[in-house]
Amino acid sequence: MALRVTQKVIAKIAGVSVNTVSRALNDKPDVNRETKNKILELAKEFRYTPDLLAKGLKVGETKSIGVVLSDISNPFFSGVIQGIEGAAQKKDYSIIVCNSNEEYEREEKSIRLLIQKRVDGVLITLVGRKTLDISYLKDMNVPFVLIARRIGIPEVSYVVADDVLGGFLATEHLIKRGHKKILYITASPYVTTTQDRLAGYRKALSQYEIKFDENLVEFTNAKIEDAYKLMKSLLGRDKLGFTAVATFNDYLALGVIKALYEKGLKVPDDLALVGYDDIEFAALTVVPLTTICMPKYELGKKAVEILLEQLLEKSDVSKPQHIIMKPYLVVRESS
Amino acid sequence: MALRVTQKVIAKIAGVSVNTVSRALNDKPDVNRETKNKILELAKEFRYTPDLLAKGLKVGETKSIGVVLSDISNPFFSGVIQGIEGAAQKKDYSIIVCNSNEEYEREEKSIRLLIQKRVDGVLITLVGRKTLDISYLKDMNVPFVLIARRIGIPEVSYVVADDVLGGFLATEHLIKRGHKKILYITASPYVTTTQDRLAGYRKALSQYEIKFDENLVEFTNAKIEDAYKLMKSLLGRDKLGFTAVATFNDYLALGVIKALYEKGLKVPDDLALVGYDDIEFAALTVVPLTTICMPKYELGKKAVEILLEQLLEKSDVSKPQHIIMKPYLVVRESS
DNA sequence: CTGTTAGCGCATTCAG
DNA sequence: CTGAATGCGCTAACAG
Repeated sequence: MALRVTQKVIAKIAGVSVNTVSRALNDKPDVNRETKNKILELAKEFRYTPDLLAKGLKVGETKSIGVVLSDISNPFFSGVIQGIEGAAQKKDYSIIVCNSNEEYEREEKSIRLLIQKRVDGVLITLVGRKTLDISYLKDMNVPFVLIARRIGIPEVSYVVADDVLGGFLATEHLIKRGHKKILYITASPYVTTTQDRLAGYRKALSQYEIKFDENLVEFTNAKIEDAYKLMKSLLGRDKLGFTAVATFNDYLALGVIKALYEKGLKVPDDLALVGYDDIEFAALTVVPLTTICMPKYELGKKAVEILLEQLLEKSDVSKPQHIIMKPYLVVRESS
Repeated sequence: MALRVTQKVIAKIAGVSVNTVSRALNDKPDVNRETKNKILELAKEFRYTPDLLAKGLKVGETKSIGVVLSDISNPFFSGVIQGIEGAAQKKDYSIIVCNSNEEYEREEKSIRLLIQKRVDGVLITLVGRKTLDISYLKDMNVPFVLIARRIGIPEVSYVVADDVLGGFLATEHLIKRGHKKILYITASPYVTTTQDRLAGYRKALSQYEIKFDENLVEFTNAKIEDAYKLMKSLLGRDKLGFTAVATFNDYLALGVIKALYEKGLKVPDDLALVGYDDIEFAALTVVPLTTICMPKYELGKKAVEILLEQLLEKSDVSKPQHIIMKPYLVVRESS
């Protein structure tokens, strides 16, 4: 057990009541200059530090926000976390981080735990599939905002990027480079990011009057290894005849590169490639990656700001905020 | 405010006292089968969920552990976090993550805040320079364990990797490749990781009877850009004549590569290179990186295990644990 | 200006 | 087997 100095201790030494100590410490009015100074001094001497647990119980706020991320190890989310942590710390909030690992069960469990810990609000990148946990958050009246991935429920705040635009930009770039048969490797179909980026892909095709071919769309997990295996098997039976590849994220693009180089194929000469996210390493891979830059840090930062806004407005009828940030194309050497 | 169902509510409906509810819910003895079932049912129906804040205040434990990391954005620490989160979640602990950003002030502030939030224990990768905050943790009797970086204070538990060995392996590898003039680019001299790796470098030199030349050691920040700039200026005035470079981490190695490629120099032909950490991307850079593999995930996991051990042992005289993990060489193409 | 009282939600004595 | 009383540390309403 920690050795904590409480207000009671200070009160006893100062010969005043606990209440007075509390008031002095919290800079409330109606407390004598001298007694206040005395208390402040004692507090410093004994290194008094408030028990935020007790305070939280009393006041009804913990100054903590819960963060449920779908994949901690992905550098995209590292960027998001960084944005969240920075913005939160600036406002004296701390963050409780949970990793759902793209599993709904863990997401739900995390949310329940966070509510039990009485976080003031929650930030989530949804796994998708089910949204029972979101309803639970609403029922419990815990403010929350979605990050990166939207959802079909009204009155829910979110901070996302325009993924249709991103998918469009990536595809259009390849089209302008002269490609017509473009393989699109995407991930879990349960989240809006994949859906929207795919929609952007189709939009670009249609705008440039290229017929959509569903055989050119491949689903896989969002890990390097998965794209690597997929690409390897695809290269085995290359009757599809694609000349370019667009991927759901940079991870997948890296897997593609790996598979290609093993076969002795070069990017962009043998196959043009564009990734998504613009993680820090995209510029430093075997062949620097052309990709779509996502405002990772800003996404996290903005989400915190909106959440805190909702917390401060006492009005329960705060209308939901929908922030949509713009991604942009970063041309490097892979296409 | 959240709409929470408390024991009081359940008690009223069930027509029993709060106490009985508490006992039933916590599976304590001395409570009638029927009343217990009734209470359990009501709890489920009204989705009762315990208030961990109140419980924590009463019981004296929050089931939360604080984590203070020196650089969230670095993939090395992402790996560590992942290990921490996984191990913690498994034991029903949650983690409050703080980023000190290699600044002592933020580290200290974070620790103070964590103590106020009454975390059960703390995990830290020290920034170095000062250790007042560590003393504070000891004074407050809050269990903690250091990760990755040691410290010169006795009775402190830590989980680190053998950095002398790692530095040695990296250097020896280059020596065996025929290099005698090896540039060593390192980082903040305030932490044991840099000190030890440098010691390993010197140890390898001396073992292979190569004279240590302090002009071949360069200090910089541990970011890609810093190594890039440093290398660029070094290449401008290359009277040092080194034929190989070892770096403090993979980030720095990437910066080196970037500078070299801009000058039209090739790795490993013009300059051999070995990094450190084996971050996920080390295998996928312009030239796949030879590096030292650090057990990132295991470091975090083990640290949690030790911390939890200390928490469970009620004995205040738990002796400090010193875990030293073995890094190993991963040979790829950069040397 | 200050002390008393009360209560946040829970678990733990101690009586009955 | 169960209820009443107590207190974790803190703040807020109300008296004085």
